[in-house]
Amino acid sequence: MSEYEAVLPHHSKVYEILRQHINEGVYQEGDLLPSENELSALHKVTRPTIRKALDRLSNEGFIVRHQGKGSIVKGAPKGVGILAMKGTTSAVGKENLQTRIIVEPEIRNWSEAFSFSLSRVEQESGCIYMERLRLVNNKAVFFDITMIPNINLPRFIGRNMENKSLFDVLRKNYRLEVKGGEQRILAITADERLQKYFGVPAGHPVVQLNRKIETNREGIYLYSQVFCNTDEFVLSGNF
Amino acid sequence: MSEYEAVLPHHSKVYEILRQHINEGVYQEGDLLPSENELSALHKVTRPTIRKALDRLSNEGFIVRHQGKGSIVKGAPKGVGILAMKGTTSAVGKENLQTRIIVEPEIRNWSEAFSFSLSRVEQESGCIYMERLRLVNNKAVFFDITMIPNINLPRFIGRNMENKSLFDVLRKNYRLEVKGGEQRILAITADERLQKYFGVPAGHPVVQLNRKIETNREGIYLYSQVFCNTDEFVLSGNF
DNA sequence: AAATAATATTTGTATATACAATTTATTACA
DNA sequence: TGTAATAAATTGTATATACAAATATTATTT
Repeated sequence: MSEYEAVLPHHSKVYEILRQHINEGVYQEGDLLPSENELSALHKVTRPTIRKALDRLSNEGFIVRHQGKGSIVKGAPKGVGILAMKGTTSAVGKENLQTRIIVEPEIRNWSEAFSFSLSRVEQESGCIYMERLRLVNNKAVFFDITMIPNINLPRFIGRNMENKSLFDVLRKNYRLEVKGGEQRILAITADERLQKYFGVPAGHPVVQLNRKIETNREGIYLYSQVFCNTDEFVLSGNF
Repeated sequence: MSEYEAVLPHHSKVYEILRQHINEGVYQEGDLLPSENELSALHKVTRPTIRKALDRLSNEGFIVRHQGKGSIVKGAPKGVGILAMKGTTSAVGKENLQTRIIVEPEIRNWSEAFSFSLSRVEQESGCIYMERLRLVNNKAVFFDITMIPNINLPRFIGRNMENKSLFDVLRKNYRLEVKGGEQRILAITADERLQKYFGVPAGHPVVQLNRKIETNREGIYLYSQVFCNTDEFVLSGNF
């Protein structure tokens, strides 16, 4: 276990732990979270620190707080945009989602950033490129191409990304958080590569998403292109 | 001035003041807000209280904070959801958008609400059904089917909807406001009807959106199905 | 004049404390 | 037993304080 771990402030650690516990079902929808005093004893921090973690969970919709009562778990939050804030995971649920790496993270020059324009700094620094195939119930549903500017992400190349959410890795290890972004949606027909991955015939319709994703770091954007076979699984999202 | 004024906590008051000042241009985009210490002196509260107000402004995108530097005003935040809160209009801009009514609003029984399930009340009350074609620069880009539960919308049938936003009509005439909702996206190939409307050959890929839209009235949802020809215009939205 | 170092400013994190407001649980009483 | 009063538990608000981390400013040196 010699992985690079960013030093998170206490309130972020507590947030991550509680968030994970909610996602894993340790606390289920409708459950009461331990009280703030219990949590502060448990994690050995003061109540204001706990409250900061709970504030964030509340803002993001994981919990709802009631004065005099407690914090009630609400399960995974509704996304702000469609299948955006949380990656494609939110669209189908974590259970049966498998990730297969087609192209391991590697450093490339940007050929282009899909339909988005790049800043000079981004172009000069090159990008980390990866391709992933997402399977639901062992059926290929998403094909992702992700491009991240090659700026200050130590040991990212070589990190095992299998079955891990890219956003989770970025948030936990590099404190890089998704803040919002822009996405463009269109319908195309499957090219040869997609026909192979999705096992569909020529002419099969596919949803394509080009996404430029803002982060909490000034000028750092993630770019991703997602192809979706919506035969059996539609893309669903709340707004 | 005999309006009812809720007793707001200090941090909310500060938030409201700063938000209003940003909206009114007292602080303009790019400006530095007064420092937290200055603000606490100004409003006669402590820094944690000021920080709570700034936390919220930051979360909502009004400001961006930089350690050691200050809080920079970012102007009003961006909209929520993709082409959702404001209908399809937001995706292309209002300028060149024309609407052609294919089926005038009429009362029908729900055959189905696309992929969404209906409540008993909704099913029993029937729905107002309409079909519209949206043209951008005289080229058909969207084909909408809209279904609204037939509940308390006097004189809606017969109302001229040409070149009017449905959401605007509902908000202004019936105080029915869109609050959020769910949408499902998939790719299909154009059937004969869409081939005719969009002027595309058989097998042409089309984006389909099924949307269930929440309103400010409990239990009242709008249902819409949108088909998009993304040949020349992609669906774009921020999140 | 330019580069460097030291200082000040500003936001970030964390603790400790106090009391208010709301809900829940307990107790007392009829 | 049922109801009302009381107490306890829990979140909300607010202050005061201290230091860390990042940036900006000023002073010093070369």
